[in-house]
Order: sequence, then C-alpha cells, then structure tokens
Amino acid sequence: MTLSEEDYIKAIYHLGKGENTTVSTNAVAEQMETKPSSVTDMIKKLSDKGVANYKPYKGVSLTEYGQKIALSLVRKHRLWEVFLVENLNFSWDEVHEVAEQLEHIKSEKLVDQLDKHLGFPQVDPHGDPIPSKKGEFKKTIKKLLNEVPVGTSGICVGVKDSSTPFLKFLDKNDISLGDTVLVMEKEEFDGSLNIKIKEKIIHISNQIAANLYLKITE
Amino acid sequence: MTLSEEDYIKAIYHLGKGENTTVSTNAVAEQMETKPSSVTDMIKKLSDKGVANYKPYKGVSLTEYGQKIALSLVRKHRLWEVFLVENLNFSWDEVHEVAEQLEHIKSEKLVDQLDKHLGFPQVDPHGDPIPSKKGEFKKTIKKLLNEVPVGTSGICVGVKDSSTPFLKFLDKNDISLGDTVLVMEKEEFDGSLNIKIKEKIIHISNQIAANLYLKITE
DNA sequence: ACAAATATTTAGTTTTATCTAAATATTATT
DNA sequence: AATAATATTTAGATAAAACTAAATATTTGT
Ligand SMILES: [Mn+2]
Ligand SMILES: [Mn+2]
Ligand SMILES: [Mn+2]
Ligand SMILES: [Mn+2]
Repeated sequence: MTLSEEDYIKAIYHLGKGENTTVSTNAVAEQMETKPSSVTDMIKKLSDKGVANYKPYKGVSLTEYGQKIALSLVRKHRLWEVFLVENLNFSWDEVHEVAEQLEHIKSEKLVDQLDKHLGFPQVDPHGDPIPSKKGEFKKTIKKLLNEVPVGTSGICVGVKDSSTPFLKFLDKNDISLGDTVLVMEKEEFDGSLNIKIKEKIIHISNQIAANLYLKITE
Repeated sequence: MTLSEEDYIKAIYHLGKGENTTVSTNAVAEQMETKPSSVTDMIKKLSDKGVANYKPYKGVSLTEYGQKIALSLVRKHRLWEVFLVENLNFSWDEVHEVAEQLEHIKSEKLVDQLDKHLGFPQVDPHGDPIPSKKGEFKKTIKKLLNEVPVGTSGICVGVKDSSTPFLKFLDKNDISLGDTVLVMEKEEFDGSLNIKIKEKIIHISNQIAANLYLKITE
C-alpha cells in the first residue's frame, strides 16, 4: 500500500469507529481534508485492491483484509506515540503529527522490536488501546465524565479529543491519565462540574468533561 | 523536499564523496537505479529549487543549501541506524533498508531527541561519522587494510562496503569494529593477508582487506 | 580530423493522486 | 409527487516521477 492509500484506510476505519460500519464519501473527504471526487477515485482503487467494499452512492466499508491493514497501522501509530513520549521527551500533544509519518515505515521487525523495547504497552499516551500483532485488543469499559452521575468516582483513562488545545488545557490544570476523579457537583444550567482530583476541587465545563474518559471504580 | 528529491540529493552527495564534486548524470542514474533521462528531469528541478548546480552535459553538484540538506539526511540516516542496533536488536546488516525510510521523517525535535537518547554517538554501526546538527564532523584518519604494510597494527574502525554479504562474512569470521588487528603476512601473488585478530590468526583475501578500515596505532 | 562509441538530453507516454466544473443520484421539504 | 437541497460521481486537467525511443552532444580511437 502507498502512504496515501494507507491514510485513506485509516480514515475509513476511524470514521467507522473501529466497527465495520459503512461511511460516506463526504465524511472521508472531510477527514482527509480533500475533495469528495478524490475520495471516489481512491475508494474505487481500494475496492479493486480488495481492501474496501464500495457500492456507488452507498458509501464504503473495509473488507477483512482492509481491517487488518487498518489495525496494523493503528498499532504502529500508537506504538510510535508511546516511544516518543517514553523515550524522546515528547509531550502527549506533540506526538500525533510525527506518528502520522512513522506509521508508514515498512518493517515487521521494526514494529515487533519497538513493541518489545517499550515493554508491550497496552495503551498509547492518550489512553487509546494498542492492537496486538494479531490485531486484537480489549476495549476497556469507560464512560465520558459528563455522562456519569454525581458521586461517581473513577480513574481518568483516556481523552476523546486529542487536539493540542485540549491536551494543553489538561496539562495546565494538572489533569493526567491515571488520576482519580470524584464528581462532586453538577450544575443544571450548563452541565459544568465540580470534580475532586489530586486532593483539589476544580471546576470544569461540560465541554471538557465530554472529552475525558473515566474507568468507574465506585 | 519530497522523498524522491531527498534521495537524489543524498546520491549526489555520496557520489561526490562528501566533497563538492561534480557528478555525471549516468553515475546518479546507476546509484539511484533509474534511467538517465529521469535523472536529467530531476536535476533540472533541483537546480530550479536552488539545491543543485546544473550545466547541461557538464554534470551536477550541490549548492551550499543542497550540501546542508544532504548532511541533515546523512545525520538522520546514521542516527536511526545506531538506534536500530543499540535499542532494537537489529544487526548491522539489517539497518540500511529501514534507515533509508526513517531518514525522511520530518521533525527537528525527533532528530535532536534521538541524538540525545543515544548519547550523541559519533559513528554509525558501520563506522561512518555522524554529522552534528550543524553538519560538522571530523573525519578520522583511517586506511584500508590492504594498503598498509606488513607489521602494521590498528583498530578496525569501519567498512567501505556495507552490503549484507560482506557484513555477514565479517560476523561469521568474528571480525567486529573495535577489534585490534595486526598484519602478519602478505601474499605477493594475490594480495591476501594473514592477520591476527582476537588472539587468532586468520587468512583473508585482498578483496576483504580492501573493504575494512583501520585506524593505525603502530 | 573524422568516425565510432558513449553520454546526455528531448519528446512523448504512463501512473498516481490530486483538483474543478458539470452531470447525476439521493434525500428532504413542501 | 414534484421540487429543492444535498451528496456523489464523471469528465477533463494538472503535477510529480517514472519510462522508452529518438535526437544531439561529447569523448575516444584511429
Ligand atoms: Mn499517516
Ligand atoms: Mn494517540
Ligand atoms: Mn531514503
Ligand atoms: Mn551506515
């Protein structure tokens, strides 16, 4: 697969939320920051290659083979992200762009050895699971912080949005993955929350809460 | 620069032996395993971009700017090679192909942090010097093993040929960089040598000796 | 100095990945 | 059910990087 084909495969995979959902041409175009006509061309090619199922006007989905390729790319992307943070002093908001390049490097040995070198990590710096070599991963049960009732306590295990502004916000407010969070109070009017984290009580907007995943402990 | 442009720049750099020599179209074509007509197109483009000096029928050389790019690529290539050997259990004959891809990853922070992570290595697994961020490196005085007189003793510091067959040969015969070598005897007829290495005396052909660099100690 | 051999460039194609503009299909609205 | 809005595809064009075949320039050998 070419770099471009690989990025399309990943886009279809992510838009389908990892399940094998059919996604629209326009959705792919938006994700790839390209034009719908370019997408049509590409998904025809992917279809010819046996990577995607394409019915004109009906959207596109990945074949089993396509799913495998997607999972391998996700695996590589997330392993490189771990490497950048763990070994090269990158912060979690700086890794995506570089991993977007590194995921296309072709070498099975490289990936396997990287995995080993990092101690077979289960999640990337944003809390997203890393598929095994065979493409398997367990999805941990997690809930968005704005959807749990007051009184819920849990561990912060991931972010939904991994854009730089959001991650920088979390850094600034000293919120990290692994922190224990207790929902103290919820404002009816705007859905904002008072949460206890690291012995401090802080106030966060609903929009922030809607992008933080919690593994509920109690 | 595109990946392809970068590989051409490196080819011109290496054919010019690092000095700013003019190299022929055909030489570049052979190095790049491509056709001379493709080279003509590319060096015109590099010339337009201010990377190369090109006079039709007179060959091509790098501008200062081109030299800088070449050195940055060589730096990245060799740092990645060190990483693969030191951290990911690659052997020295497996690294080139992967480094050929990794050298094109664009991230200044990545390179600087990789350099730091590796402890600012001075040479790659084949004994070739790693340019500093500014593009500087000292070339160590080294001689090919087949060109030194009998009785010379030195340390094996590099290989001229870094093809897999040659490197595998050295592995098989337990010859590594850093080993002390003493030239015992030289056969007039075929230029083959008896050398003492790691307390053992072994016989090597002139062709082998012609690809091993020695830093002379005595 | 001329012819032959070699090196290099030019002209014209191909493939990949993109684009714009126009055509067509699907979905939503009255 | 017809029309309007939206989504998608088709047609045709462009740029990058390669190729082949033919033309031209340079170098070599006599
Ligand atoms: Mn990518
Ligand atoms: Mn991630
Ligand atoms: Mn390369
Ligand atoms: Mn090397």
